[in-house]
Amino acid sequence: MTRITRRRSRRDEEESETGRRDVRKQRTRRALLDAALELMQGEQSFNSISLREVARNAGVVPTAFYRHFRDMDELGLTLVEEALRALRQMMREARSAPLPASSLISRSVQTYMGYVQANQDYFQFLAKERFGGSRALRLAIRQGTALFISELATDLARFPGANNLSTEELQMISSLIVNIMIAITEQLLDLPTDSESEVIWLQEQAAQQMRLVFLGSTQWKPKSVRDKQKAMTQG
Amino acid sequence: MTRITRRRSRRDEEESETGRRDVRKQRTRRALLDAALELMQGEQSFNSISLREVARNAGVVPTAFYRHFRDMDELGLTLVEEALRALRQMMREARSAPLPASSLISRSVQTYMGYVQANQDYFQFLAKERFGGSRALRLAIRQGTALFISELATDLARFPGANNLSTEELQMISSLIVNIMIAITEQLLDLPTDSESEVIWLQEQAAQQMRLVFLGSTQWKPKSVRDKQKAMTQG
DNA sequence: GCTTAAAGTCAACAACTGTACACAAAAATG
DNA sequence: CATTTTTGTGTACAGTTGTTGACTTTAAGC
Repeated sequence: MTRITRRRSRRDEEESETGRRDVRKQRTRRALLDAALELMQGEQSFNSISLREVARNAGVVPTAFYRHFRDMDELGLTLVEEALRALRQMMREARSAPLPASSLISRSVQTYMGYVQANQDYFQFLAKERFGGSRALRLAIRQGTALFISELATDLARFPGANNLSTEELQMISSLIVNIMIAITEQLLDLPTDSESEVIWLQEQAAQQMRLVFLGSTQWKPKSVRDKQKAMTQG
Repeated sequence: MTRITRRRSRRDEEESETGRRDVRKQRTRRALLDAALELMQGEQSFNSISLREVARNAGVVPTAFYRHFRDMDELGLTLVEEALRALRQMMREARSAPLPASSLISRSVQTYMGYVQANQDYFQFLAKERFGGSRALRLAIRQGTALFISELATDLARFPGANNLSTEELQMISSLIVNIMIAITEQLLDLPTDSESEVIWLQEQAAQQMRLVFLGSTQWKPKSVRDKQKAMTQG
């Protein structure tokens, strides 16, 4: 006698099957989104997971999916939106409670990495789809990071010592810093869990690289100046 | 009356269906690899393309696939190997014919980007699977880039002005430079074809960022020195 | 030249996919 | 209360997938 045990689904974890209509809807919508995120924690990439898989993992019949999203692409875009919104919020908080000037860099790196670990699933998704995904997803993510870079640039502009840097140069520098953060994020996500020492090593690595960048910025001479110097030494 | 026109396949492009056994085998093996690469030029990621798709695109019946690879994973690993081998070769050539010291950076960036454009398919594959792929693929790619970083570090060590930098610091710096290259590669691959001005902009951006890094390196004080300075100003 | 082993073909399978449609339950609305 | 709308279920269908086993063809080895 074979007893069929239904897979414990995301929706079952919540208490009730009923309730006001909109909250009910929101609940399974969330279940679908979370199911997709969870499926991507493994080896799968977004366009290799199926609508049916998501529905199954969310504890819902496949056709119910269509009550919430037109297709998987729409769900994907929603995930990007959510992930980027979370990132923006982190930045806003960081701005409102500025760190002490001493060891500013390593502290920032530390808090950022903590945030990444706390939101592993979202960042896993972003990292994978930043290049693997459809053109639409890539574009959305790229737009988000571009915004991120710009905001960082305006923050940097307020620093003492950034006076003689043009807007373009500030953008160049902050894109470099964001590069560092992305690289660190990706390495962090690929670490086996509970490898504390590696995390610390990553922190140091990132902090050093940023220090190096800031050191370079203080010495930076805009192109116009360099050209003048060249002309003088030649003449 | 419907006329079935067989899709013009990769193998059909070659002239003959016969020949010595091993060359014949090599030919369809290549066809399979190329077919996979071609399929990845679009929106697909590696684990979203099917064995049958690859076989079809290679002009071969699905079961013939198994004469060459155990499964798709094995084909994937082969592609990584090939891509990394190509990269290593480029580096070797670059080393054997060193560039003039003047405008060394921008020239290096230029040749590298040319190389990426010439081997679009491989780099597209690497970029996508660097995070999207299976653990095995990711590991292989990561190992390759690690090697790349190390080689770059030993090259940097030969530069004048790198005397007071430790091995770890050189590694840190070259990983930063590789970060820049990776970021540039990804942006380059996502550009619409024949957008020459954007390519030039990317070149400038990368060159500037590297210049900044080198500027920073010249000013870099190892941690031990910084600690001593701190102690002196405090005491 | 006959045999053997390799490279590729063909047909078939069970499993899975996205989606369409008719239906059930239950909350919202009157 | 009765009616309508919304949310989720069940069934069904046509396509695609990975893999099997038995076959043809053809180069290699004796």
